[in-house]
Amino acid sequence: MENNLIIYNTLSRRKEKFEPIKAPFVGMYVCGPTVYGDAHLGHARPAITFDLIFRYLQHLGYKVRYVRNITDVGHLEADADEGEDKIAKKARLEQLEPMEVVQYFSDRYHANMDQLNVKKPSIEPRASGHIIEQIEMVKTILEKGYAYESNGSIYFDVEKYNKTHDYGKLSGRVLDDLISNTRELDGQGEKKNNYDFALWKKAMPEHIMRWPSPWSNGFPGWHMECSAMGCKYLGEQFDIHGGGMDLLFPHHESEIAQSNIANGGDPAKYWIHNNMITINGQKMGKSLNNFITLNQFFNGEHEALERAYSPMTIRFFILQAHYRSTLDFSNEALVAAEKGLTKLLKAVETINKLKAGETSDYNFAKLKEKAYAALNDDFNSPILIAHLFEGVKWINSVNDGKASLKQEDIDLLKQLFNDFVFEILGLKTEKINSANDELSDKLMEVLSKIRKSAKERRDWEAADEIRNKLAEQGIIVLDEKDGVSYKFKDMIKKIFDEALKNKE
RNA sequence: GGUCUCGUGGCCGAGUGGUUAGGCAGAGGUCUGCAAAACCUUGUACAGCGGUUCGAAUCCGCUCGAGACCUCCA
Repeated sequence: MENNLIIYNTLSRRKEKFEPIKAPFVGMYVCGPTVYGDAHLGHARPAITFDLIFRYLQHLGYKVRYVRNITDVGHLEADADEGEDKIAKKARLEQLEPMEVVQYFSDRYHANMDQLNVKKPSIEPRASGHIIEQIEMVKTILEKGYAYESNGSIYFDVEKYNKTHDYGKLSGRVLDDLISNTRELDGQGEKKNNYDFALWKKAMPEHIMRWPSPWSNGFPGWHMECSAMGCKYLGEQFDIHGGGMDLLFPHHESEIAQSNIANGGDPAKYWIHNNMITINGQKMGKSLNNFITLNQFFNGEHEALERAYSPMTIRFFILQAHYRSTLDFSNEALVAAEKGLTKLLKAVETINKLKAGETSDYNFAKLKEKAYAALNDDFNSPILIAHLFEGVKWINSVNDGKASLKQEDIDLLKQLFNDFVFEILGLKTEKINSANDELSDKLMEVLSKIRKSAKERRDWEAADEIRNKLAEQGIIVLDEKDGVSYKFKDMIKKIFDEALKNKE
């Protein structure tokens, strides 16, 4: 399959031509969320980044199998006590079965993804459903002599691995540097070297989530799940492995090590990492406790938020920055994104109203080329959006009668915007007028008519009274060039509240 | 402390040896009974100091500042 797609590969630290292992098939694995809390803005970044990649690869004609896991086991608590599993901890605190916690937050995560118009991955495996595969992989690594048992736990022998392989090739680390820099963790005493990582952990008595294994009752280590599930669904080597930059080390580095021993090679050809979202210049994250959940964005209920922002505003905000740059959150930036998005979507609607002329003042074939070139250069969505705004300018000019386009160019334009705005960027028009509210539409129609005739009589008092009284009810009337429209104040919050109510 | 990244106009954010990024805000205008909205026009920025070059915001060095990873993290 022909393409000019260039991808920045973290592994080589340079942009490389994208050549799938087995075109037209593409396998892509992305590290998904650990479901012990609501998704926050940071979670939206990889979801949207890889959604864009998923959509674009499909648009190019690839048959993509996109695997994004749900982590519901195996992540240890760093601080304090005994290295308790995050989900188990949450379950204990809330007096719930761990799987209840997992189910609850998975559902909420999926609801958020739908709101953000993130396509479902092809497969969404859970770590807890793949304990057997993980145990098998640990066995293989043991058999090959690159892991050792210690007090019921199995650790990966990093030092031995590093003699024949390069532990640090992805993250750019040197093993010698790691020796002096690894912090003391639970179970450190069981390891040969403190940079060795666990493949299987024996469960302490207080652990509720545990499975039998040849070595102990316990649970798989931090990095096993992605290796095991990636291999199961995408094969020993697949095309793209993605995730947040914060997963580079030790998570992805260790995945590479495990796979090299178990399968004799790197798991993925291209490694793609999205950067972080910052708040006041600092990473937004659970550990820093400075995160804002997606639900909070949608209902505006967070002290850092001046008001609510719609899911598409969040999506557009994220797409306006390149995925490898940090992106700083602020109310001002979100308002800017919201307005820009409105302008773009409004222009898309305007295309349908354009009247064809005899000649064309603009060559949209060129714009199309530029749009593809932008995405082909490591999925540069901000550049793509800038080009689209060039198109917006022309759409408006033609609509104002200041420029002319032939019908074929209008058709091309329509196709172009449909492909890039909706299909690839995954944006959609959010209903501003209340969904399912036929009655208010009818009432508004009546009021609009009365107001219109008042205006025709030049009875400004009556016309203004209608407008003002409606404004008191939170309904904003707008006299537009070709008619009247109305919208609700706090519409985003209203839609969100309604959606929640319907779910319950 | 180690490894690495970044520093762009009021804000967000691309780009990168010589050509307009784009969006938002601001200013001016068009439209309009008024208001709002919408649309059009408008900005000449690249932390500081040196160096390389015909030419650097873009390459190199230093200084200052910010951040990430080294521990679960998107």
